[in-house]
Amino acid sequence: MNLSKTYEPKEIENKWYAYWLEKDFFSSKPNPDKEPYTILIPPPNVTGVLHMGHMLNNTIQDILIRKARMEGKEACWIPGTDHASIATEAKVVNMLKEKGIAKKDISRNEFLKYAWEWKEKYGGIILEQLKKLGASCDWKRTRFTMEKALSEQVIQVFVDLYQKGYIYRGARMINWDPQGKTALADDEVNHKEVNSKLYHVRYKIKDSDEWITIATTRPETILGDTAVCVNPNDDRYKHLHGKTAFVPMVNREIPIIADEYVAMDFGTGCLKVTPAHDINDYQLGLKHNLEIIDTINEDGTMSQAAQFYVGLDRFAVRKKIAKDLEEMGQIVKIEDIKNKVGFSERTDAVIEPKISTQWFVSMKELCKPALENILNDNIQLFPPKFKNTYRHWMENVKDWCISRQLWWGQQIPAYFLPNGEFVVAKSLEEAFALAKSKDSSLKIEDLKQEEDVLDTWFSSGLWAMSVFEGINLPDNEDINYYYPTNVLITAPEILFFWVARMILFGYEYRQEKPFKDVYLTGIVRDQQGRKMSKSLGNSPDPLDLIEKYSADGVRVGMLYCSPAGNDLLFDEKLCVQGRNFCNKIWNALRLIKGWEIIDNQQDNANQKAIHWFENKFNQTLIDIEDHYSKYRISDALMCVYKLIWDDFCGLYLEMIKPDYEKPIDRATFEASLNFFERLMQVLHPFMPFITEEIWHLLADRKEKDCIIVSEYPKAKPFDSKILQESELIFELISTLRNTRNAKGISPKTSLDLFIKTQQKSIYENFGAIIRKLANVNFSFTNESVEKSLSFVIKSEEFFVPVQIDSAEEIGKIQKEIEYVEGFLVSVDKKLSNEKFVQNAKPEILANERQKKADAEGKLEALRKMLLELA
RNA sequence: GGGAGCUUAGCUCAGCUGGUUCAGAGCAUCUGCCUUACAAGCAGAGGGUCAAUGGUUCGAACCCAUUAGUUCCCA
Repeated sequence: MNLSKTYEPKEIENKWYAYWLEKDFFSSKPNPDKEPYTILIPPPNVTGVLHMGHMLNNTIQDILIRKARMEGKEACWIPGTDHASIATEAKVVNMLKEKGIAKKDISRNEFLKYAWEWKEKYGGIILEQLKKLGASCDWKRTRFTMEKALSEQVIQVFVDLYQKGYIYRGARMINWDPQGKTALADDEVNHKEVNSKLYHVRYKIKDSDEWITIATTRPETILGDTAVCVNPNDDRYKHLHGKTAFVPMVNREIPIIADEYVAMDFGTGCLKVTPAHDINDYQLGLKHNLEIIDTINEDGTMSQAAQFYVGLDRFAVRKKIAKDLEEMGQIVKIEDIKNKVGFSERTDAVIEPKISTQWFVSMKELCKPALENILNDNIQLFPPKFKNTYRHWMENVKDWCISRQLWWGQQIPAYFLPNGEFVVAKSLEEAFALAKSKDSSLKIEDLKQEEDVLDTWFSSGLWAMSVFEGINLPDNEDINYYYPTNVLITAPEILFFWVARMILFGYEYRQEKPFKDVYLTGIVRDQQGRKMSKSLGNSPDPLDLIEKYSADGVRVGMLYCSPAGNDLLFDEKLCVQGRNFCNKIWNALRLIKGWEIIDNQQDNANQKAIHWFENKFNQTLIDIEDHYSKYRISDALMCVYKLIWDDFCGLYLEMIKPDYEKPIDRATFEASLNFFERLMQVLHPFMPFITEEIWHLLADRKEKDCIIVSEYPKAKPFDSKILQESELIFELISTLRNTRNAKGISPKTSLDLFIKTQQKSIYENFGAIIRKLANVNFSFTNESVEKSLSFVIKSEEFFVPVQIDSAEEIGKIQKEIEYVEGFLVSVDKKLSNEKFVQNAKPEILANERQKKADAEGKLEALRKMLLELA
């Protein structure tokens, strides 16, 4: 076989992905004989393209699902996409604009036709890109949140929640996005600090020469003022309680009210109250029964009610009114301040608080099980630090505004009667039946369906059930088998948007959690710690990375730096490391495949090497398993990495490697192939492609004998004695190599080594390995060897007869003696401390005594050595 | 303004119930090697007041308190 000198991933990756698909290895169906292992993909937006966050997230999902599959579980990874109301609608509106079509000129149905076309064209991009990464999703189960079956379930849930009294319609102060022209839920608003101006404006008091000065950052809302408010404890304004003042320009007479809400030390201590355009003012308005004057239109321009500046944009008016008030002599001063302003998560427009009639879900009751089952660890968060945040949010939850003034999404199934009443039902026909019981003279055409659609999170909140049609067909085979799923892997940013809502819906509709574990990944950041985003342009294109470093290399590169829940600073160098790892593995294969095999007796050295590696392998496998069980995925990878690179390539292969152009015995060769196979299996979840390729190069395989469906190695008990002994040997080898380095002796020059020891058998057992890895000939001695370089490991003494600078050696040994003496003092201190001896656990005490004995042995050896040198 | 988290080597992070020779890993750096699998490699080395202060304890990177810096969430 002719293997290239470096690993060439491109064709190999394409080949194996196609092969896996062809053999249908990714697909799953309920199998009562197997334990299910299910992961739901967090459905990416149909508007998106693959970014680094997806890469990380989906790599982790693929690792877990591949491992479960190899462990003989019925592994099922459900892919799909999310319809993303606001973002998609914005894209479609823009696309139409480019075609010269305005949304307002076409019907809802026409618009939806364009939207579906757009979705068909671009909606699957991310899923296609995931295939390049190696994602082993069950593609036949691909779902979309707006497809028929899922939408039906959304509607069913809406009707049900309405009937149970959880959904209501009401006028509330909501977050209005004047650009998207829709209401937003509280958590879709980002608060950012911005530079603003604080305008001090004076209002004339009625029947007095006095003025009262208010401070505001939003002078354009003055036209909607319906009160001025002061703190009742503020002596400056006590005499004004109960009086009235005039709003500038519109000259409306408004009351001066007192409320402790007002901060005396902010601005002038005097607040203008605009109940229609500020959430706090709205609350004040309710309390003090104030008039509400809505002066701003849906698009952010001034309304007729404002009387001035009608039709002008709110920000233009802010500048203009400031100037006009100035000219009228009503501006006292203007300060620069910083304040927090809400921005739309989707469009980044400044949010306009607005009174509006919307649909809400009453959250208090629904949230109870969702909170409780996180607090009692029935559902576990990884890392658990997010429990606090989760709790805080759930305990202070507010009702959820679920209506959106958009067309792309599930239209709310509420139907209005001509008299303004409404009925809620799954279909027009059912609604009509309900409506007729209210008014028998109604005709079906009289009913008019609510225009608004539901918040996208309402449908994605059902994802864990709706993908299995668990709501409309609650007893079907899939939902009974796959639900609850095993683990959800997602970003902490959407813990509430999505995770909490899936949990609450899960308990409401199946009385059961949607998943057992939630693994929260970090946010991928660039080297400066900035979040990677399209607008900053600081994100590498994942597909370019794959092209450059291979999918395996990029997967590994991402994981090297991503402990659970911590943000990761991504660096392309990590992918280089991943690529280098591929190459290392590839070259190990080249080495083994290059050997000529001979049916000879296996020598001792090789037996020992095999025995050692077998034990090392099993020990590491247990560590790896432990890491997996705690979702320490990057730690698990690091273990595999070191097992392959350091232990297998660095030590094992060096131990058994025959001399140049010499053959290897068959038993050793076959043991090595077997190790290689098992290593590839353990590595497969992380690096699926190269491991599959090597699996097939190591042996002739039947059609379906692929690593992806092979049986994951099980850890066997290991012999810790041989591992301990080997540590001593490796330390010896390392010290000898170090000595060469320090003395500038070539590795090719063979050295003599004398060992003074009580346990000769260890060295005899590992003899051939020592000779090979350190290029020494060793023999035992009872006496110190003069004119030698000498050193101590544990209490064992070693002598290498080479030219030495005895002063230097004496210095070194003295330094070591000092260190061991210091150490001994600290151990003795503990052991002579009665309280320690009384309180410490027995094993710790025994340990300390062992430490003391070891140190004394070593010290004795070192002192003797010093004497002989002097 | 309220809450939560974080601070360990140049960088990114482990360090689990306070107790091994406990101060670790990977990367980066430095030194020496183009040794017949691999220079995308091999053999080595250096590098830290565990944010600061105080406390609890026989014993603290770990527990408690305070402070500083920093990040996130909520208003």
